Amino acid sequence: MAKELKELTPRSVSYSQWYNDLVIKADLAENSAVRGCMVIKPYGYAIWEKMQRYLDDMFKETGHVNAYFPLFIPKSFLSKEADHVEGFAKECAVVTHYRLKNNPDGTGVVVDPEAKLEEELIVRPTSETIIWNTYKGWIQSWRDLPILCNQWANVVRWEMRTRMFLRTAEFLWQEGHTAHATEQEAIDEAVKMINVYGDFAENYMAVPVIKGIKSANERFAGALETFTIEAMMQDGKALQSGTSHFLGQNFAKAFDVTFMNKEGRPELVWATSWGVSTRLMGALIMTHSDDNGLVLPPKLAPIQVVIIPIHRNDEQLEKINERVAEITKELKKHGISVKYDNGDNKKPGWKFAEYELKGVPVRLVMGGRDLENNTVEVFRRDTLSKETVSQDGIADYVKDLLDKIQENIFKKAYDMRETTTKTVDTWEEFKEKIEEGGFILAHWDGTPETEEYIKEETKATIRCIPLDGDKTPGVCMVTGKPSLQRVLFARAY
RNA sequence: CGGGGUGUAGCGCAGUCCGGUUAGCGCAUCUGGUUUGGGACCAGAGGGUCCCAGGUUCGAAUCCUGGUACCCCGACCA
Repeated sequence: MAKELKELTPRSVSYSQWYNDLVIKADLAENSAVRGCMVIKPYGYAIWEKMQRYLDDMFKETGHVNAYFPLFIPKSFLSKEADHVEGFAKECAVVTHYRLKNNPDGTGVVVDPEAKLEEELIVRPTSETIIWNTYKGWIQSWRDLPILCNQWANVVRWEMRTRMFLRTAEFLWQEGHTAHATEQEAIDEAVKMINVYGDFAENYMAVPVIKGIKSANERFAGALETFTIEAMMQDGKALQSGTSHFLGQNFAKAFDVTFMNKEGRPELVWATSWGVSTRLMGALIMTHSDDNGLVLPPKLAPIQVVIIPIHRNDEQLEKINERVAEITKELKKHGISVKYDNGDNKKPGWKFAEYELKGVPVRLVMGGRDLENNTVEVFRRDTLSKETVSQDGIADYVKDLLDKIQENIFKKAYDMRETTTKTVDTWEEFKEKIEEGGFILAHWDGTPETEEYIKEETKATIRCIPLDGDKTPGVCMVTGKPSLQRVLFARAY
């Protein structure tokens, strides 16, 4: 009965309902008063902060630096690159005025028609244009290159329909924007960064991803090549989790950015951009969670270990407190983040359920029995199993267990993806298998028309042309024309 | 922009079809006590412009008209 409040909708009912429920009940985020926008709550933000920190370290290690560019982009900037503007025009928030005034009829404030901007400002949907306008002033000679900047920022894309973390009108992300002297260097950069993303997804988030190249239809507006990492969610839909674009000289042309090469001749600069967003939070949730709530990989869990006392009286609690303090100290020495919850306003059972819902990887329980026997009960979130172990060497034990959990949830997600990935050769089989969810590897003739046809018939899109794996040529399942390699299909978020 | 649904206590909901006591339930909150190895129990208390406006009526949460907000499904979407 008391369970009703926090009980999650079972995943069997509706995946999207379950997802929404989980995000709210695990205290990650909630919908805000502004349509399509989301409030990220402290617990959710703590996870994002950890992601940010690891990613930022990885960017620094690969030679990048952080900078910040304006939120507003003059409308004229956005229209300089034709494909780019076409890709974003339909979802831009536009600032037209700079002042309000009291409504003459006394009912609050109205936009002051006198304060109309000469040129409208676009709230950035992405920053290529403002950044390349800026880079123009930074680049004269080959000695100024490369520029390897990253920005942590918010962007706005006025989507008609939104879902927390997966698609919101405003979201947080990082966007790297680099400028290079040669085409090859820019391509190498784009590839390097998709590898950084892949590394982060798999080794920190424990989310297995497939790296590949986007088809022309799915390519970033203004890019020559888009690299992507694609993940598979538990409901059989794919999630694009990060992209890295080789932009060629498109933005250099649009913003007239040239440099003097070593031979003293002017040349257009080569560009890349790459980004991941709070959408990664969605990937994290939808990859690992179960009906008890969130399951967090130890590397990203704000609390890695929670300790809960079970006591009959204050005197016993005192003893437990003392013992736990020692254990906590030892765990912290091992770099493990610990929370000791000895509040007496909630019963142990309530706490168990609560920390499971929040995805805390390991729970230690100490009661009277453990005090006597020098033991502690260890519970792991990923398998929901518990065992009683000695307090001696507990920190080493827990550290090892956290590593095991990190590995195990990756393996679980990997196995799930592998068992739901199918290889098909005929169009009939494709239409049948796509209903089951998961990835499908099939041959495609490489034309946008065929891709469009497949999308219309099945709602499946080409997630990517995988970089690794089988490169055996074949024939397109729809048209029978030749195909260089199998490509990855799925229905996607 | 189309199709459907909802708006009642801090949260989640019942009541609306078929108008009629003092608008009810669970959770949360407060008080007191007993508890604590998987979401405790008992006793008591507080908390409401029933989304807004207008109409019908002796009487409206309930019926009618208009508005509004939110949610879901489509369309849209790196």
